[in-house]
Amino acid sequence: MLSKKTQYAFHALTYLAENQDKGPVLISEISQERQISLKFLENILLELKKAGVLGSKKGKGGGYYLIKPPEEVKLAKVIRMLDGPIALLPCVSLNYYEKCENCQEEICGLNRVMAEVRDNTLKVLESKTLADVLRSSAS
Amino acid sequence: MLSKKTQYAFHALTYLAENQDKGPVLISEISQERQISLKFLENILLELKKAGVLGSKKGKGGGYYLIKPPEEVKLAKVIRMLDGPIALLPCVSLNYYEKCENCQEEICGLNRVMAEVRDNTLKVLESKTLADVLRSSAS
DNA sequence: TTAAAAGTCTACTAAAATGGTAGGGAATAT
DNA sequence: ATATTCCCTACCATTTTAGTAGACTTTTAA
Repeated sequence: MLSKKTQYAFHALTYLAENQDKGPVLISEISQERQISLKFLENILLELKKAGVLGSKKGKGGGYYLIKPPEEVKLAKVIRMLDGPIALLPCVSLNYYEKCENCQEEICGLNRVMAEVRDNTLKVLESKTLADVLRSSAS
Repeated sequence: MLSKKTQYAFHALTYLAENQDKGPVLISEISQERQISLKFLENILLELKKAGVLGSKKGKGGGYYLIKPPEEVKLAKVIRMLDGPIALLPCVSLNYYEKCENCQEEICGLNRVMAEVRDNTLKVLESKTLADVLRSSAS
């Protein structure tokens, strides 16, 4: 399951995407509109900034804003930034690979199946972007 | 990511599947062969028994054994038993559904995408079984 | 009928992750 | 200069994870 942190990040990102025209948006505004603890949200937005997804401006008229168009922000990237690996096992993770201690990957059947799961998951998360998740895009 | 518990469960289950002919297998044997803490493994096997996947026999000559052929033990079931939901959001979980507090599902774009992820994941985990994961089945 | 062998059960614990809070500091606009 | 806003470090409570301890029950077989 996605952590609250990641869920909140998506809420914040969609809010920013839906209000791109307004320029920088206050953390406090996002916090109120999307019902997220202010201080927790501060941390999250900062992480997103450091990861290169958001920009910010200090002082009056400041706030956070998307640095790229929503179509270029892949869901997989957001999840990895905040929650880490998407794969179900360390030994099939593309971005956070770790060797299994007690299985040889070449003959490990679980490995093969979990790699298949990973591919099926990424098929969606690497192709869908913030733009696919906006409220206004409801079908 | 799958918890250690679930990973160990798969190790134990495959060991049992590969040694079905031997009758009941000792916890201690599985523990040694697959390098899993004995007491921790006890808990896991007990859960698997309560969930109807394993049978057990006490006393000399006792141990644990598969109650169904490996082909009938779906990977999704094992994961759900020990780790809970497979979906990335509570509001798209088939077996552990919970309503989102701050989103309306009909118009929530994230909801739609995560349901798609879930379906892609389950396509594998509901069709693959223990039999697909055995060492001897390596291609 | 007793002892050994095995699983069963309850309870506990340490460490890590999660979700969140506090408060001051730094940059910026007016 | 000062109010505004994000930035940063540190902390905290709760839950989850991974594992351990030890007594108890059931079964087998001498």
